[in-house]
Amino acid sequence: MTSETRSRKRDAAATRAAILASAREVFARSGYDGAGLREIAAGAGVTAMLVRRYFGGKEQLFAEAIAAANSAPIIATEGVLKDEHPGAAIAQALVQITEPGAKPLDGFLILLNSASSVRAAQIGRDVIECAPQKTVAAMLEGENVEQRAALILSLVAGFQMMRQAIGLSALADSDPKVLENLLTPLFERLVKEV
Amino acid sequence: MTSETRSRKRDAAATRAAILASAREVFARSGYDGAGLREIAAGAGVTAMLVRRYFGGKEQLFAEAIAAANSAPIIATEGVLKDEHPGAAIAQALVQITEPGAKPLDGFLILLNSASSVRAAQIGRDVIECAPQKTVAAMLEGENVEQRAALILSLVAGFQMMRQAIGLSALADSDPKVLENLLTPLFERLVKEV
DNA sequence: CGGACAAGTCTACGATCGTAGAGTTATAAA
DNA sequence: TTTATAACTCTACGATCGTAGACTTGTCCG
Repeated sequence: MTSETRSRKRDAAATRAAILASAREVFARSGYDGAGLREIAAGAGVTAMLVRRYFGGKEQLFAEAIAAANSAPIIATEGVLKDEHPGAAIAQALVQITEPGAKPLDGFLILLNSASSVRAAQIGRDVIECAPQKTVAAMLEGENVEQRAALILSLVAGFQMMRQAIGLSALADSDPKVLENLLTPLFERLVKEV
Repeated sequence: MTSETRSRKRDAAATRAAILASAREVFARSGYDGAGLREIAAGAGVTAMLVRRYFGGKEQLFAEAIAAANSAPIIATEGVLKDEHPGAAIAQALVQITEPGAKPLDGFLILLNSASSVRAAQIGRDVIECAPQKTVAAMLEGENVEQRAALILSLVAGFQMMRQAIGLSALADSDPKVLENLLTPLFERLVKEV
């Protein structure tokens, strides 16, 4: 349903990519257990059996989908931490990314909605531990960089969850500037630290 | 499986309570979609059909379970905000409650694991909006109390998610004191504000 | 002691899930 | 144009889901 589900000549690579894109969408919307292979396949304009043929099974498809979704990280960390005022930069980026109308990031939604599946949660842990946390931690200085990186991610994830997934009105309907001003000193503190 | 699934005489009230307790457990572990009526019933030592008989259906059972689980709030807010150093008190309570060995709070887990279900998420929003946020907001002073209350909950929820649900090692394996010291100024800022 | 009514179970339905292998069709080289 | 092969679909299995009404059994009052 993403772009061109219609009229795709028998092109294995393109079909595979279309299935993966559809999987990202459906996994993000319904989580690992809630997503059906038939629904994913329909989104790519094929049948469920082709999915199995290309990816081997649901687990492998999920692993590839979550890896792909995570290539666009939970929060765009490039540069934002090197900013002159990193706290403000993170706050602004976070508020902007999660604005009520915007589409939530697949990577986060897949993790959130798949939390109930033991297998999916395990994959999720590996993904978070490897990619975003290491990235953030590498850019910090001082003591307890790993803990501070994890807390930055906690705040980012918690804010996303409350604002987008739950739709908490105090966050969804508020002036972005107010939220930015409240978040900035928190991130500032975590980035710079004593 | 909680306590006494064996040898309970034909007592409607006790059976109903046992089913509700089992439902809390299973919903917390597997989420709305992942939980099966048969599994819930087995945990209470009855059959699935009795669940339907007492609660009418899965949705009603879920609504009652989430309401019951939320009577023990996501974070114990009583008193903690009136502490002399509320930021430190919240941080300490949060770190203590989420210590790796401890059992996560049902209320939070049910919400987290049921996020993929549209219907369940709607119930979750109402629960969060009504109970914890209003409680926290009522105890704050100054400007933007609702936004600040929502951000406190965001940080609490994000920390719980990363530490317990995901099991992020930087949070799960770290010295509690370090985490407390990092969290304290964040909560302090949100509680007191400018 | 014995019936009445609540408490609880049995069997089964239709739907949907992931998976499976055999079958069909379009494409590209000869 | 013929043909080989990759691309793709069809039909179906076994399991599990929520739901449903008929059935059985334990408990308490008279």
